[in-house]
Amino acid sequence: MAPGEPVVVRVGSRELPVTNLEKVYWPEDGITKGELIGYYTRIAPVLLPYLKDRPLVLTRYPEGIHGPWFYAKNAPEGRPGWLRTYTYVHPAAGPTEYLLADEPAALTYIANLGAIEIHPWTGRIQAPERPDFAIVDLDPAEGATWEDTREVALLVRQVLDAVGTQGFPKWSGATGIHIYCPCAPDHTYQDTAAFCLAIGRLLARVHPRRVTLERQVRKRRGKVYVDYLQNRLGQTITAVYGVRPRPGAPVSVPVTWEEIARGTVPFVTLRTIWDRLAQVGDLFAPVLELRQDLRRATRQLEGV
DNA sequence: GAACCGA
DNA sequence: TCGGTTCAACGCTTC
DNA sequence: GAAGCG
Ligand SMILES: [Mn+2]
Ligand SMILES: [Mn+2]
Repeated sequence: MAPGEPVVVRVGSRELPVTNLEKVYWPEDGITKGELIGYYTRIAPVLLPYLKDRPLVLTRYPEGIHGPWFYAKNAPEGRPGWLRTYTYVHPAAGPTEYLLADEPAALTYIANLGAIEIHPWTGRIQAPERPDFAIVDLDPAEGATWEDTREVALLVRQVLDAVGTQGFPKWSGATGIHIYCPCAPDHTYQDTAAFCLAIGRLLARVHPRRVTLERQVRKRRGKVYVDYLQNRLGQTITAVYGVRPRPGAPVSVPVTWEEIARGTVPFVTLRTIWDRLAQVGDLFAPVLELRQDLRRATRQLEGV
């Protein structure tokens, strides 16, 4: 194929052009844009349920992981007519027309844009201001290790257990862990943020050397930051089964609490995910089913 | 990566 | 026909 | 009020 020459592919009932399939996006690993497109197209049956009806924010790396990148919120002009979008009017910033993904070809299209990361909203278009889950976002600060992060995740789990709430952890694909706590449909971002803040406050009080809520980066040294502010409209956490623009082409995957406890969280990549899925299946399935009362749990946490 | 705009 | 430009943006916190 | 933060 001549470089830059578009190739028309058929995905399901759609036909769309893809470009620069041989372009190397991960030079350390020899992973090409074509492999990225193949990944997102093939993972669609597993990934799409987690994206359905959720406005998407993309991070695009048209020259690979070491090149310049940018966020993309608005759907590109000139896209295929069958792609669905959703316009949300932000109070301050005005309207944004977001991409939606409801079929495999939509993911093929998105990957062809050079989008490595996909960040879905936690709310759906039917009720954009009602998140379906709280996400406890654990960000290890400089000087904090993976062991520290694991340890704090297990502390979060203890707290969740104490208030009868289930959380489902995933490896971020980089250094952190995201713990998804599904909630009932009447919850607001206020509710989910308050829930994560209550967990963070409790842990920072009991384990001040390990856990911090400090917003200033340089004051977090050696600790794990509980980033409760991710639980707001428009904030972005990389999708489950989404690829990261880092060496190895890691994928953010669900993990078990046991793997976190034993220190056996696997480094899963766009190439190794298929074995992982064959072994453990989709560990995140309950995230879309469970409806928990996080307001009650928050009151319980604040009462401690 | 691709559309848009002005030269 | 080309090259340059654009591609997000908000509420909360601390100073 | 401005800057830092994700
Ligand atoms: Mn994080
Ligand atoms: Mn974060």
